[in-house]
Amino acid sequence: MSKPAGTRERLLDAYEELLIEHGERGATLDAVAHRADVSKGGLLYHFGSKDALTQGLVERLQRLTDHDVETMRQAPGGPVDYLIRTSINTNSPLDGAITAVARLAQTSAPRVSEALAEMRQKWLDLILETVPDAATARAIVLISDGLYYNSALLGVGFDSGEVTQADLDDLVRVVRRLTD
Amino acid sequence: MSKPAGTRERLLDAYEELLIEHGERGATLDAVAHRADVSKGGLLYHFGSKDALTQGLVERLQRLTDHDVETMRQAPGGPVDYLIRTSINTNSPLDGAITAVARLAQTSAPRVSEALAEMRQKWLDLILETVPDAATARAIVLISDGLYYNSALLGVGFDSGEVTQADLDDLVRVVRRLTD
DNA sequence: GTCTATAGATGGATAGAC
DNA sequence: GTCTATCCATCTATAGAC
Repeated sequence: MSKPAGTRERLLDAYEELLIEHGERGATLDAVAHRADVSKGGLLYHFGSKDALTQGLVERLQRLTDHDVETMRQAPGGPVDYLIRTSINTNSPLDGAITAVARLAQTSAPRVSEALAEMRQKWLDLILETVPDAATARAIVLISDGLYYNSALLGVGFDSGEVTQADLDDLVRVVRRLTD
Repeated sequence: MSKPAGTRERLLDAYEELLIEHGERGATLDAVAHRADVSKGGLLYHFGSKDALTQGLVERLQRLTDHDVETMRQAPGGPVDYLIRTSINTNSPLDGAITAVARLAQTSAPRVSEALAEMRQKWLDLILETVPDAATARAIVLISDGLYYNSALLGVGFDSGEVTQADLDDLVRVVRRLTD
């Protein structure tokens, strides 16, 4: 919390960016160290193995998720509105962490998939406070999932272009038909 | 179409399975050849490079998608119902191809992401024939996306268990509120 | 059409100097 | 806390026998 950036955080940033830009395969220790302007030896001083680096990223995701859920709980338009509107990749720290971790969720490490599942569950729990009908709440979170995956994982919006603010307005209106 | 399985198809099956089970990193040429009971040299006779192998899988996905869209068009309960109910990973050939290709969509090759986007677009086009309101149609396809990604990519259903038939029934009811 | 052998590059990780 | 040097495994791809 004291130093300007901290090598540790810079390494996590680099790992995250490389995962997003080039996928799991491109996020090698060499590449991460190079992007963070550290040697491989330097990297391995902070994170003793690639697994440890991944673990560091998962913990970052959990931290950011908890913060996001608090923001969502107090959102002016309510949690549903907030969830839908923030399900587009806006290059926020949380978006970056989600995208990066999602790309790791496919190798094997169950711990990683679990972290994403926990994140989803926290959102669903909060939506259920506003929308008591479970099936409706699930449908809403599924729409959020769909937006997120298309945007963050495939880099694809609605038709093939970007998702505009007007698109989101339309979508929020549709969702409101479910909750009213 | 003549031979019992054909080495080519067996190689694509092996590649697909390894991608699903172990992600991009585990799907090496060695592993694919071994699972298909062929030597690496044998593999590279049929597919001259790893890119060619990936291309083969993408073409399989396109073939299966076209077939699925035809089935969906003639589905008894209508396309919307069919789309939602088949958005769960049922280990069908199409599900396998989607899951495998989705795991490749993150490395870089834009061709791969495009194939997934095209698939989505074909579904959306068909839904639009039944549900003229674009925003509603999009919301429906997003729910399908959400189901699919959670199920196929994360191996996660609703809460953390499987998605049951009753869950799907509930969800179809919610979606019908949008279309009626 | 399928095999073995091998080249050449790159991966994660360790050892030890500074 | 950071670096260089190095080890060993594994990756894609090629060459050439059968």
